[in-house]
Amino acid sequence: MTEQFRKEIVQRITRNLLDIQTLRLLTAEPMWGYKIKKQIEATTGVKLRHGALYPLLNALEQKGFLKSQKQQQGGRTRKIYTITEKGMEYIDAYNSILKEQISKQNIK
Amino acid sequence: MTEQFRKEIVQRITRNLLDIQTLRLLTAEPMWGYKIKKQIEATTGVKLRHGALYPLLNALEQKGFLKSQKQQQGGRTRKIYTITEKGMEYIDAYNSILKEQISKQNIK
DNA sequence: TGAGATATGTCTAAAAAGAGACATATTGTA
DNA sequence: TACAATATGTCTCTTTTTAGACATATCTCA
Repeated sequence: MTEQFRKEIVQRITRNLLDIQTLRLLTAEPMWGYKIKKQIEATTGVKLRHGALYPLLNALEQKGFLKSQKQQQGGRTRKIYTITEKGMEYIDAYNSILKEQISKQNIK
Repeated sequence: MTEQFRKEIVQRITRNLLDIQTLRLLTAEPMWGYKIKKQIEATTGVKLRHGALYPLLNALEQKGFLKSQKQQQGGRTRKIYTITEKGMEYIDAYNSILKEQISKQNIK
């Protein structure tokens, strides 16, 4: 019965936390959009539209959470994203507030 | 600096998890809409529009996560909501999938 | 050479979510 | 008695999000 909800819930969590997940991934190492997409798809099992991801990356950069630099590899261009100090503060804030909110309710 | 993000993040979490929070509240005891509203506002500190909550309660009932019964108290009518077995399965599924997704990334 | 994967980007139409008003009635308190 | 709080409900306009196409180019492997 729980399995009935599974797909729906995983999709929901992935959507709600896409920016957070992206920032988290980038705390491990700088990465380009396509790799971020593949990584998230691999860990969550949810297909991610690149038409959603690229605009998100732009938005995160505009907010100052990410910075990017273009990398040439032969004729292939990659836009490498690095998380900023502000970006790290955001995920830290998100994590602690989430924990705080959850502990106010009593969840096992 | 973290404080800068606080309001935005709390609001975001409250919105994303409004249905889950509502279901959780109702695992403690049956409750009517207005009380749910006040409880959530008290624990989160975020104002909740009743124009958002009442339609949500209807939707949760239609999905079979809640059932309701009207209670008369003098001239005052309250619609008491009780969580169903299916509703409990949903929050259990949500909780375990969230934990699972979080542990796939490595978060302290 | 052709197909599939890698790589990035935009745009539009449709769907969903949001704010906030309109609407009404009771209860408690100053 | 008047005001604030309790209580429930709908509706519309606006904003945001989403799906999915349009667009282009390279790289790898059969």
